[in-house]
Amino acid sequence: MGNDFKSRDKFTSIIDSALRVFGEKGYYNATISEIARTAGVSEATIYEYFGSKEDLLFAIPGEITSQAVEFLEGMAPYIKGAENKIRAIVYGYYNLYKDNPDYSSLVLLNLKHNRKFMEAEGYQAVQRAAGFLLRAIEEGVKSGEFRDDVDPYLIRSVILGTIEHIFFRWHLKGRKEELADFVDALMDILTRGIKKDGEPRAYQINITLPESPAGSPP
Amino acid sequence: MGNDFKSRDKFTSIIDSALRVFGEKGYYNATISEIARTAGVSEATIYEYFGSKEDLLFAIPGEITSQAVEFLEGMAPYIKGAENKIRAIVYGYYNLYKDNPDYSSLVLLNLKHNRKFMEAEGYQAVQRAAGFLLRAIEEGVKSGEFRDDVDPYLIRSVILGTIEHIFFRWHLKGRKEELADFVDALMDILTRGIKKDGEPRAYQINITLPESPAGSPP
Amino acid sequence: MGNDFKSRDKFTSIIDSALRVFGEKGYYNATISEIARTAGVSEATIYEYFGSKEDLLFAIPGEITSQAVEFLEGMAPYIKGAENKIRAIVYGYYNLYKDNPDYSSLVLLNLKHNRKFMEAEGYQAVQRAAGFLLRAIEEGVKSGEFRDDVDPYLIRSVILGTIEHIFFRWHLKGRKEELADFVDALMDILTRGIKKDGEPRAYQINITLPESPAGSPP
Amino acid sequence: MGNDFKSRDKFTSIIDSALRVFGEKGYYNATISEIARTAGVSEATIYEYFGSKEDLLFAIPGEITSQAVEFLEGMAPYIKGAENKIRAIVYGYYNLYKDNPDYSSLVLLNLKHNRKFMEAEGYQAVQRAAGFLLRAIEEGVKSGEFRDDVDPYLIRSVILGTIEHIFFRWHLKGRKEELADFVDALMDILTRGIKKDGEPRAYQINITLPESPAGSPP
DNA sequence: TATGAATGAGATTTCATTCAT
DNA sequence: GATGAATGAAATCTCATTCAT
Repeated sequence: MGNDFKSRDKFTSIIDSALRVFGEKGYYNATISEIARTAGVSEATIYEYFGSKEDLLFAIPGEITSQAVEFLEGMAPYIKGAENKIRAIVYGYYNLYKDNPDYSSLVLLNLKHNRKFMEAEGYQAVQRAAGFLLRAIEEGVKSGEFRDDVDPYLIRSVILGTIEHIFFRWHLKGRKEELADFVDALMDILTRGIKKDGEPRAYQINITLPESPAGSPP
Repeated sequence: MGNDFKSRDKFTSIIDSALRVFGEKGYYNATISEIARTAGVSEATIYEYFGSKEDLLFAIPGEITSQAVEFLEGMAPYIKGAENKIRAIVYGYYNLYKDNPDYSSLVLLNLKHNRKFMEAEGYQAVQRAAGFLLRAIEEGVKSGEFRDDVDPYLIRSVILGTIEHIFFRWHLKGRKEELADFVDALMDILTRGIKKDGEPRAYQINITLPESPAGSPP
Repeated sequence: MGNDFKSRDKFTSIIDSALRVFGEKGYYNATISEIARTAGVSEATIYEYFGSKEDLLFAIPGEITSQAVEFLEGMAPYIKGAENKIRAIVYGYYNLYKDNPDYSSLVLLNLKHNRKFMEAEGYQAVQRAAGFLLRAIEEGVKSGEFRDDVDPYLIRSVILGTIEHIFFRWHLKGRKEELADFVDALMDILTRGIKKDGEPRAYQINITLPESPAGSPP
Repeated sequence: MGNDFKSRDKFTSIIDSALRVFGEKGYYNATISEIARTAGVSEATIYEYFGSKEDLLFAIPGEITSQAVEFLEGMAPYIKGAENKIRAIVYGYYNLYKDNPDYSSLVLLNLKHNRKFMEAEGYQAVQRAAGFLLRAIEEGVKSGEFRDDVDPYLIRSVILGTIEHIFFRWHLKGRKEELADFVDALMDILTRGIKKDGEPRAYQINITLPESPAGSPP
């Protein structure tokens, strides 16, 4: 059992190091040797835990994304309204990417471009998150919160594309500038863009009526 | 002259082959050997034209993007209104990426993630296109077409992010499905999202007044 | 420990093979591949032990020269007189070069002409030997054993130049002829050339005088 | 004829450039391409004049050394005495090497170590110079100017070795320091070292005679 | 004669991966 | 389970050299 514990330690340590090294140098420029050194184990040990360099890469998101998705899914029932749900999800991505820069670097710069990753296990978690977002949008359309002619897939692309694009540039530019909190601004644009027009928006309309009797329109 | 012609041929042929092979396999999994074979020249010949594998990669976008950007910039003065300009640019990207799938694959899956590319010459063209888009958005804000509180950088991220995300998925999924023309839908959402509310939109407002005398609101 | 032993073995074996192959073919015409074959290891293994082909080259003299220099330096205090010290050093070079023909070939035909070698670690040993010789000469001048107007640097050049020239030709001619022991003859010329003239040179002259009538000369 | 003239020009220009480039970078690190660029001709043209890179290397000394040797040989009959002849030759080397640093760099750092050079034509001139020096020494022995037991080959090695060693170091150290005129000092040492003792030097000879009848040395 | 263009033939070097201990 | 040591398998890149024009 002490062994198990140690093993778990080593497993985690390798994943962590891989995350860091892959995140910094990119998959192809990272070497097993450096990951091993960072993790404080031998190269051979890595192969005890992971079948190949690619396996190691693919094993990373499983852990992290799963947690994030579970959190969101657990919270979902308590959030009312599609807009709020979407906002929560966007914040979920935002925080996940911001708080784990190595992770977002890895996902955005390495994993997403790997066709094989789409067949790997870790991809499931990513998919689940995306599916979750899609359903929230669809719900909004169905409930009448959003316009009927809105294409949920497009909306999802707008959301994910925007998030990824912003983080992407942040990474490419070396994470030097502070990352602005763009979530509310994005949600604002999006909401205006897809919400039903007829909605009881608070338009300020002033009508001045002549003094005579009394008639008050609603 | 015949010679010049041949040289140009070879140059183009190498670029084309590189575009294809890089696009298919990715930069790291592509080999000079395969590019040479595809182009029908020897490996050494490639090094006569390009200093290194990376140089070859970076040389690709210069040609194609430049053309597209020039076209757009030439057309700009004839387009009135920020919205129309943006729409033209988005269509520019859409057509460029759609008509040159190997190119978009290369840019989206390989080049954009390369930090060194940001220092290469070919990056200029990409930058120019992005700058052009940004200015169109800013123009819309200044002219009052868009709301004042709109952040042009965010809008640009929304636009580029969405486009890239959609093409990205298209490539990752093997370009099997026909790519929908999402431009108008995207523009619709975006326009609603950022246009000034006060604009002469045709709101249907019914006001029922009591019959009596005559009252005219100012 | 068994491992250590093996490692040491391999290290030595690579150095030996490199010495032989470099010595025979010269640095540029030697290939890592041949050295690996000679050493009975793979090419990659060589790179486990040495960072580059040049590193391997530079690693060779460190071992051998160091030993020789240490031997000489250890012996120095027991030798009286500058002339004797110099003679010992010359013999040191002579024996080193003669007993390790591959080594002398390497040093004289390859290493000495390499400007980078002057910055490498192995060069220190060579330097130490040369410095040791210089000091012996200077001592001779200071003690009055040699003439005052003698330039120690020139003398050193005469000594090293002569030794190197002779071995040089020996190697270039394919080491076919037996190498004569030129040390005493060289020392003789040199001594006559730089010793103080008035010195009470110890000529051993035996004169046998006939006691009286009949004497038998040898 | 105009053509011949041009050809000669090109030939010379190539040799000159080769001398410079080989001298600076060494044979193996020099490229035909750079020599061609320096000479202002195409690479292919070099192959019109010289069969291979090595041929070009070997063609260089023929020109220069021949001139020097002819000059010396022409002057020889007018110089009286072996010592003076030797001094003239040493000065010949000294000036040749000093005034043509690229040439001496080439000869000392590249050519001398090339076994094949010994079979090339250009080697003849070098040989002739060396033979000339040897004969001068032998003449000194025969004429009684030098001691009988002097080995002319060793003396030649001392002379050439010293000269080469000094120039060698000068080149390796980047020719930064001014090169001292070591010729007279070398000749002084050498002369003292090999001249006949019978000269009016003051030797102190002590002879101890046995006082009594019979003494037998061991 | 002169050369621009092309290439054959390697050489060094890098790593992911394996295996005996 | 852990690892030090070894290597197979390539990949990039370099140049001397050739040849059609």
